[in-house]
Amino acid sequence: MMGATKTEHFTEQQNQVATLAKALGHPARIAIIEHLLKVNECICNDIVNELPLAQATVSQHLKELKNAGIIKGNIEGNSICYCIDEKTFELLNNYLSTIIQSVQKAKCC
Amino acid sequence: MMGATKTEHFTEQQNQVATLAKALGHPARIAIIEHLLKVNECICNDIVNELPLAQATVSQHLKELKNAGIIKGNIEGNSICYCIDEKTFELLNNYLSTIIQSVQKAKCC
DNA sequence: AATTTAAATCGTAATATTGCAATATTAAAA
DNA sequence: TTTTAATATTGCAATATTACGATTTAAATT
Repeated sequence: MMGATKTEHFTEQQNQVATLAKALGHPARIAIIEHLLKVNECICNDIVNELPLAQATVSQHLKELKNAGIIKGNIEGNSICYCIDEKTFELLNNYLSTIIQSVQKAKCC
Repeated sequence: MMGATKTEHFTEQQNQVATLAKALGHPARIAIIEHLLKVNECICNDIVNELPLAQATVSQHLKELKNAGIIKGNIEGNSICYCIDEKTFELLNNYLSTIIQSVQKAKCC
């Protein structure tokens, strides 16, 4: 195992934050989040029509966001209703806010 | 060009946010940020001693954080002093805060 | 029952990331 | 000036990600 991330050497929190950040680390996934915000109640095939990506690709991106806990999906008939999971988002935001506060007090070289 | 991210289809802001998130999307880089916070004034070989990674690997992670604008490095003799760039961090935090506010108002399916 | 619609999964090619040993670079120290 | 110290770069192997066509799954519609 050479090119794999050595997650076992880092704390659970470090891995958690990294996982969340990584899930947001693609413009398509940011665009998905922004679309979900815009339409409020979440549609799914909409995202495929909105983005310049194939259905399979969008589905894959949704899966990653879901795995990270950033969005949730509810089955509604033959379609799936996706929406943002506030709790997870807040977690990341709180973490970053804490860092910001520490940084602002710090002197830099 | 098949497996490459189609950045040209997304807005500048979407790409910017994604780039920042991506840079934070590895536990080693989160650990580096946390160490920089702890020691305030930044040392560099310290990070190599702190993390369970080879010098070359740490150097690479530092480069990525620097490229994303998350940290800056100042030459000081034969060593380089790294520290967090507050401005960039704030950018990401502000973006996420805006999203949080929208989400909290939203009803979910 | 056959068709349509929505979404996931599979297979695969292209590309990117991770990690490290070895080497290079550069400045301080001896 | 040789040695040491700090860091970057190169080259490479292992692994992960991105993207998409084709296929599958499952529910709704005809």
